[in-house]
Amino acid sequence: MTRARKHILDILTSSEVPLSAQDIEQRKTIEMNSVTVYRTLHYLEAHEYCDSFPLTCSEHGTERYYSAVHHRTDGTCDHHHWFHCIECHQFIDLGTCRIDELIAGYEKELSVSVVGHSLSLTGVCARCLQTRDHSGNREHQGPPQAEG
Amino acid sequence: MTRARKHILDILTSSEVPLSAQDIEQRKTIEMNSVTVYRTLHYLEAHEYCDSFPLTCSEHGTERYYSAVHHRTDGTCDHHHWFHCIECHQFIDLGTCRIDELIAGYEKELSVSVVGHSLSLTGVCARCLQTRDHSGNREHQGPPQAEG
DNA sequence: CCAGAAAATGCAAGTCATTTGCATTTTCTT
DNA sequence: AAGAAAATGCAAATGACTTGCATTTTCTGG
Ligand SMILES: [Mn+2]
Ligand SMILES: [Mn+2]
Ligand SMILES: [Zn+2]
Ligand SMILES: [Zn+2]
Repeated sequence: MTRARKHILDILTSSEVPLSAQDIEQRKTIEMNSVTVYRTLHYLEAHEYCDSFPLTCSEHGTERYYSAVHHRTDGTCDHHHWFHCIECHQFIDLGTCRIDELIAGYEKELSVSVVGHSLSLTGVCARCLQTRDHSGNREHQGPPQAEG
Repeated sequence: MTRARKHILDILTSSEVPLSAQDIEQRKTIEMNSVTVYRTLHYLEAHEYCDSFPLTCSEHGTERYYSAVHHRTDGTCDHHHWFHCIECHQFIDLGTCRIDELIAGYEKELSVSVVGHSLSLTGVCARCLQTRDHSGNREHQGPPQAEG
């Protein structure tokens, strides 16, 4: 693990939401070429330190988002899926993957071996829904404030 | 519906697998600029004639794939999800979406409104698994032949 | 600690799916 | 058929991501 790799893994680990290569460039606090960011993300993903999924949204286009992976004591990976709000562009954690059984079913039905999967939801978050109800559609909000 | 739009919708409707913009360019039989292909796909998706999802694979990189949507009598859309073989790069139909309930659960739990979702599986198809077993990894195969 | 090998990084340039601006053509409305 | 609106073609741009290659950092064994 080089300095750059440790640093990016730290950023991913301490983030509560998936980050794009660009998000990481903004958050990094050591000098690093953007090419290195991409290469580092490939490295981290290949070595199961993180996983990723592609997401398209109106504001950011199609980008790949990365999040650190938690290894359980039995060695398996605890990967999460995400909801993305199409109004405020925040991610909401959907928790640990709940489609393992569904996938096992497909494997059996179709005699295939599933190696990876990508699932993401898009829609309107609770906060944006509320804003909609109250005052007729305001503009984008800032990030939600942590509760006092 | 213009000629171009009808034509592309025909291509999508008669295809058994999702197609990328490039796939469509290859299959089209009338003159049409590739920009028009993209614009037409946007149109068709916005009007619910088709839906799409982004997929990354080693051979084709990240591309968006489109498939015609089947409208049920009650007006709802019967959308499918897909498995993509990382060896022969074929799609396999996973049938009608089976995660509606899961999504409804998330909506309730998180008080969000889910507007769209993307799910795709990757792995090795039955045919490629078999090829692996028999002879130690052959190279890519052609498309599967229709059974006799 | 040190030399050499291997791996990682920076920089510049390239790739490639997709988008955009604008002039022209086609389609729609009256 | 005339004018307006929408669709299309062409050329150029965009933007995420990749690649080649020279340089620097890290690793490994002595
Ligand atoms: Mn999952
Ligand atoms: Mn679905
Ligand atoms: Zn929101
Ligand atoms: Zn296969």
